[in-house]
Amino acid sequence: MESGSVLKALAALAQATRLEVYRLLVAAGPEGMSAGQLAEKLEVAPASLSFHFKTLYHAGLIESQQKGRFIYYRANFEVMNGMVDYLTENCCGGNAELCKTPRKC
Amino acid sequence: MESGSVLKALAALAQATRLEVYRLLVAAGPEGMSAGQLAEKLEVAPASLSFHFKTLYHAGLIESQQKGRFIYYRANFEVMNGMVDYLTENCCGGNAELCKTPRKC
DNA sequence: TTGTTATTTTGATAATTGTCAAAACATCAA
DNA sequence: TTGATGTTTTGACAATTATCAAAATAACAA
Repeated sequence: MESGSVLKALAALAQATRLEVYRLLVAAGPEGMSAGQLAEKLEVAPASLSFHFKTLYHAGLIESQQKGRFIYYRANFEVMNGMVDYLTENCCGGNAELCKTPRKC
Repeated sequence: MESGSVLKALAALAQATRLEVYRLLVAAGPEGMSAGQLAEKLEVAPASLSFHFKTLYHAGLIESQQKGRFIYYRANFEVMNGMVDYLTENCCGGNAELCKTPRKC
């Protein structure tokens, strides 16, 4: 993953409302949640959420699918994983044995 | 880690200059680099870097140590790891077997 | 002390961002 | 078609941010 994409993903998540949206979608799983469900749960104006969806979408962090009148959003883990890889690259200056935080998704 | 700290860390890294600073410090290891070395390497005015150091520092992502007239900065991995944990929490909706990206450090 | 070097603070400016009401658009049902 | 519902776009406003020159602060050397 290149620096520009990582920056976009970080910027997208570096905002309270969007971070909550993303976490709700992560928790919701593959089914996702509709725009309206998210707006109600977060108590944010639909117009504001729409604005944030765009940011998350352009960063590749979420995907959308139309279902009748509803639009369902779901998280896409790939970009987040790429972002994490980028951040942890060279972690501990290459001395992996210094790192005590093994992680599995 | 709580949402407020995660947001601060994300916001701190969501900026080109600061992301580069952080990655240089990650690569530099425990010795770190002086403010001047970073300013030269990144071709950014010292005043601008100073501004960014503050942001990274208040997010807990870097630490500083005075050495004579120089100030050495180094990365602190704890906050980044906490941030990653927060983002990957509930990843795959609890179905860990869906995740193919084991990660270490 | 005086001068030099390394860094930070201040102050000003331009650009970006988050918010929501109102209007527009899209989908369905009758 | 008409009306109702779900979502997005538009437009306006306030707040935040990134930048750097100039001035201030801090540490050393002579």
